[in-house]
Amino acid sequence: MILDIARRMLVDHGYRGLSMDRIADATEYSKGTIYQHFTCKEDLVIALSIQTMAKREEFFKRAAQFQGRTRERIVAIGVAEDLFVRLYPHHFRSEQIVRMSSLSEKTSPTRNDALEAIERRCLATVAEIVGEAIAHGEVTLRDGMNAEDICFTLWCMTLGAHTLMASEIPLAKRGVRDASKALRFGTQYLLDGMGWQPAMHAFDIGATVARIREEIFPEETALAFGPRNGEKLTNGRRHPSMS
Amino acid sequence: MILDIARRMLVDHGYRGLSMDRIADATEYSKGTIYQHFTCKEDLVIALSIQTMAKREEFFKRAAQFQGRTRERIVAIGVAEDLFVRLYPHHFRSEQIVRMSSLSEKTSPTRNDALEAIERRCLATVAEIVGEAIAHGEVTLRDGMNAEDICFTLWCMTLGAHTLMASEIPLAKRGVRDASKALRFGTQYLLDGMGWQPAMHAFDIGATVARIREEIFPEETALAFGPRNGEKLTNGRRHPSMS
DNA sequence: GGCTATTTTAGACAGGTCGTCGAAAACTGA
DNA sequence: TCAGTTTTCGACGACCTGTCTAAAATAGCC
Repeated sequence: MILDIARRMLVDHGYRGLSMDRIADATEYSKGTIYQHFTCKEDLVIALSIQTMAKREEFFKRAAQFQGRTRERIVAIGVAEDLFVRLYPHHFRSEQIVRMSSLSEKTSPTRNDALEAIERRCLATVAEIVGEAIAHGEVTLRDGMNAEDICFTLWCMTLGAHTLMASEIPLAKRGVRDASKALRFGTQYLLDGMGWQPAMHAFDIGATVARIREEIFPEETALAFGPRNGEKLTNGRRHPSMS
Repeated sequence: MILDIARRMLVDHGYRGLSMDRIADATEYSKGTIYQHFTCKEDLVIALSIQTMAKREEFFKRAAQFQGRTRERIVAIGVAEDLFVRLYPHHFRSEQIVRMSSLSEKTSPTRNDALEAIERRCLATVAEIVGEAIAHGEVTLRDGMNAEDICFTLWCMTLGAHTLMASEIPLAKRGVRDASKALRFGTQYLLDGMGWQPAMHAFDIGATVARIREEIFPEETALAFGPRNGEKLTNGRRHPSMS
């Protein structure tokens, strides 16, 4: 309950507007009580992060189970992350705060470890798909890169994209009309560049995304885009010229 | 002078250790004087960001002038960013603070605009290379992407990578031994994936990087890696099998 | 019910920070 | 020497985090 109120406060008034006094006020408890649950303000923010990261982990785990080729399952992870960001837009703010003042002396190690563990499991979920792809010969390691390095590049791309999208930089005014689309294709280019089979133009990504949304994230898709599954996927070609 | 002291304070003691009182103390001025130069604490941090961003702009402009094919010039931008991050490691911290509490009511619009302008010029520098590559036919736009979208994907990748590297996440323990290397190759994969000529294996990237460092950033390279230009570039193959 | 022990809660308090403001000091120019 | 102007100063109010003791609520037992 405390976390729910704190989250709303963070979303509405930013980090500066998040004060322990005001939380105490809003929860009808007093400060002493709040501080019995959280060692400090950052600890509370970490607790918020843990909640959303747990959701992300769930999304990733579900996405990884999509029935399809490894490349499609990577796309599924992308869909999961996209939905996650849409449904929990405040997460990045919390994450930024955590990143900024973590290592922070006072935060309870228990929570810190918990957060780290979830993050690690998220990464492992992706690494597993990469490993499988390597085993199946759908991608081949080159240049001294390993599976984790591959994950890292994907991670960089999505993290960077969402950081920029969540920031106040007016991307549209910088000529980037549809950042989500750019991210989607950028990821595909990256996968193509590492030679991950099947190549981008060899399958219908739009159809795959639609299937993932229907089969794995029906409710989340409805929540994020409205019940009519409104977003139009501009995917270049919808009918692949090669099968 | 104020900024120099503030920067050192930020680097040494983090954002929490950066206090206006302590700055006043260290500068031998008083708080009132400090506040005549900066409207608030964030304004001061923005001023720090402007200084480093100006340096980044200079680096980018110089990199863009590298004599070579467009793809090599993109590599030059990568080298510039790499050196920039190495020489001004605190920049990301400031940037994060700015991002977090920007839009912030009180920061002087002058500085905000100045920072935005520099950032825009950095992006434009890259966009220009992309435009030239398109004009030369070294890369072809597909999937409804434009030059800015291409820049965006590159931006995402580097931003994400440096955010992760600057964070306290122990990448090495996550299996990412050399994040810089992973970023370097990830970028190449991305360029390959968009079909940017010449492809990665068709030229000696290591040699290009060495040339860029020698010709464009000799002093900066010495500062960042020591006078012996110590970093070994693990570039898969050093002697290209195809010319 | 009555009574004690334990847990939970409350909110005053100390320490610290940001940002303001009127007064003091320094400087300028004749 | 002196009036006008600019710069500097540091005390002050408001706020926020985190602590700590006293009061309230609860549980356990007869």
